[in-house]
Parts: sequence; C-alpha cells; structure tokens
Amino acid sequence: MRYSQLFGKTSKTAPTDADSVNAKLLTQGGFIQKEISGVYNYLPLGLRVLNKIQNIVREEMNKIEGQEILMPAMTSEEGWVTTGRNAMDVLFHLKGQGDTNLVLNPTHEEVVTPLVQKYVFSYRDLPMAVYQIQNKFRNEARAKSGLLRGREFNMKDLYSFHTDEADLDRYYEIVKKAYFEIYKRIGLGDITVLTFASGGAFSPFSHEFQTLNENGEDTIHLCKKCKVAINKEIIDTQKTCPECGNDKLEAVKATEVGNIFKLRTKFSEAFKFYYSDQNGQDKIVEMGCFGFGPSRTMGTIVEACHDDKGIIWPKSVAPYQVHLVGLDLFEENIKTQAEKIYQDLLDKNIEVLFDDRSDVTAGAKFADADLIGNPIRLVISKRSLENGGVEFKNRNKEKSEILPLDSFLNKIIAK
RNA sequence: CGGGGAUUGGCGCAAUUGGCUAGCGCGCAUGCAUGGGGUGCAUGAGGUUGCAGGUUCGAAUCCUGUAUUCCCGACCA
Repeated sequence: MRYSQLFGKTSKTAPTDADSVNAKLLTQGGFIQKEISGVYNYLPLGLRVLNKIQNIVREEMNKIEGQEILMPAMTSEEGWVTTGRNAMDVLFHLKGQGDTNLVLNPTHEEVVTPLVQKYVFSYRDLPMAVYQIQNKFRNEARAKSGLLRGREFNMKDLYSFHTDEADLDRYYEIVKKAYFEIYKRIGLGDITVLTFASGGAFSPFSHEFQTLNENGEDTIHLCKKCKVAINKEIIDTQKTCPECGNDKLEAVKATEVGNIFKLRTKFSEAFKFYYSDQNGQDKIVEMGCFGFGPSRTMGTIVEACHDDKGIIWPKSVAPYQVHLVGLDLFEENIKTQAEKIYQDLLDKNIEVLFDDRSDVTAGAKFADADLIGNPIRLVISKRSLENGGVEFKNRNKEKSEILPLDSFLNKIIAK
C-alpha cells in the first residue's frame, strides 16, 4: 500500500475526548475514528489489525471443531422474554414493522439455543460447537476507554452442546488451551493470565483471561508463581491461589480479554432443549459459552504495547510487516530504487506500507512510522545507498543496520 | 443511573469585569527555498462560537432548558 493513497491520516494531536492511551494512539494513527460514544469506525489500518486478530481466533476455533456460523445482530425480543433477560439494562430495544419488539443482541444464547435445537435431537448429534465473529450491542451506562468498553463491539462467541457435564468439562479444558494459544499468537501470551471468577448472574462457574497492564480497569489478585489470578468478585471467599495454595497474592491492574462459562443447563432448560439418549430417553443438553473480544483485544494490545512515540504492534497483528520509508524521492534515481524495493517486497508477498510521499520531510515520515508501529522499518535514501543499501530497524529496538540491496529480502523474510 | 468538567473552522487552543470585523497553532491550497527526527518564509481558503429560548443598546461571555462528550462512582452477560 502506498502511504500517499491510504485512507486515513495521522495527527499530531489527539481529539480532546480521546483520553485513554488506546483511543489516543489509534485515533492519531488513523486506525479508528469515533462515531458516537463507544462506537467506532475502523479505517483501513484499523480493520487490518482487527481482521488479523479475528483470523487467529478463527483458526484456533476451527482447530477445536468449532463450526463458524453467522447469526443476526437484530432479532425478535421473544427469546429474551423466554429467559427473562429482556429486562437486562444493557439490552437495546427497537421496534420493527407492525410494531414488533426487536433487540440488538448483546450476546447470543437466546438466539443460538433455539437455532441449534432445530437440528440437534439425538446423542448422535452431540457434542457440537458453533461460533461466530460479529458485532455485539450493549447499552453500557458508561462507555469508556476507547475500544475497551464500547456500545458496539466485535466479539467471537463460541457455544458448545454436550450430552452430560463430564463432556462439557472435557471440552471446557480444550477451549481453555485454545485461548492460551490465541493470546500467545497475538503477542499477549506472557501477560495474559487465567483468572478465576464467579459465574455472574447466569452461570455458576467461569474463568476470565486478563491481560496485565497499568491502565486496566480491573484489579485481579495474581499468584506470580502459577501465573493464575482470582478476580475481585471472589477474593473474599477465595483468598489463596487455586492452584498452589499460595496466600501471597499481588493486586494488579488488568483488562479482561476473554471469558469462558459453563452455562450448564441454564438455557437448555429455558428453551426445553432435550436430546434422546441411547435408550430413547429425553435428557437435558449441557452448554458452554466462550467469549473473546477482538476489538477490545485490539485496544488492550495498544495499552500494553506502546511507547511515547506510538504503537508497537506484535508482528502477528501489525497492519503491515514492513514500513518502507523513502527519503530524497525528489531525486529520480532514488525514487527508482525505492519503487523497485517496494515492488520486490510485494512480489514476495511481504505486507508493506510504502511512504512514497515526495513532499514530506524525513522527520515527519519517521514520526508517522513510529506512531503507526509496524514491526520493521526500512529506509531507502541517498544516505542509505551511500552506506551500501537499505536501513533496517525494528520498531522496538534503537539500533539500525544496513542491508545490501541484493540480499535484503532474505534477511527480512528470516526476521 | 448519581456526581463533576467540557463544547469556539477538520484537530488542538485563545478571546480582561458583556463592547470594534471572534484570534493563534496544526492541518489544507499555491509558490519559493529546504532535504535523516513532525523544516523555513510568503500568500490564501475555511467559523452565523453545540442547539433552543431569555436578559441587554450590545452576548462566545450572563440566565434557563436541552443535546453531545469526557472523567469519578454504581453497573458489567
């Protein structure tokens, strides 16, 4: 992509109303633009990051036999009346044709349970799991902190269905592992911990995945040895590490980036979702629910990975792998060399953002590169050519090195 | 939902106690110079000061209402 053609601009100043680090940097970098409180437009750079996170999640869900579907964001209120959750205060209500009562779904148990019920009748159909990646709507009393708590936000929600509790327990552990793999792959593995939580109002058990960062809105109590924590809801009843019994837990700030539940029979009972067992007897279906927020995770990555100059994207979710800065482009021979490098990178399928602006000074281009935060910066200029090639620098390192023109591609692929 | 702040060109801000044609920086356009950490100079475009009422000879400024937005708290499947 040529920077000169990119939709979205960087800015020296952040809007007054963007106060959290992620809102500031993502807005200044041209990744997102606020539409209304808690609701954001994703510009090309931002959408690329979101897509990458979603695709990693998608791959891991597919590996554990999750089948991707897409349910409507807008449905009848009916299912919510059935479960009694239509009174939930974050639920958006709206009217359809003929004065029908509709809702914008904040989660999809009320939709997925009746849906799966239409196809699953027998123990032969179980276990099974479906998931979707879709925008949710919650009328939060107070949207805040950029992408960390929105009123419309992106979510992956996986729902699993089982013949009995033992099978639910089995699958729950599989999903837990998949989640750790996701956090590892998106670059948050070292700072994301399993956190024991209450099940909230609708489920007796749950675990959260909390990413440690100073600006996190949650306080969790961490066992440093096990890298496991308990959240503030249950700290009064559970004062020690659930895994090693350690009673010296440390209170730390974190952001919740995933939440997994054993729903058990809460929803299958509400919708009378039974299956026939081997003996032809009706049995209640056991359910699990596994949430992951790609948009919130995107904000969390920024909170955890930045410096005073801008964002430092982990390689796996960066909008582009290489930020190619062309300097002295008003000189024809340098422009030609820069264009060739750009083309070489494209030919090798290396994602590259090429700052091809000829009327912008070096400092401005470096500042933009640091703000946007792609992992590798390449500089081609009169100076770099005199030094024998292109200058290579990692976003998170101070030192740069010169790579010869005839071999720089191999080195970049190797890095 | 309770408490507090904010709202002035696209963005960030200013405008003595109410007083001339509402200024400045960034950005944008044009030109000249510059050319490795947001470069300099010049010229120019762009605003009925969130909205609706009210007070006044006169309102960005005071009053009432309302909208939006941010922060603290409560809430958070």
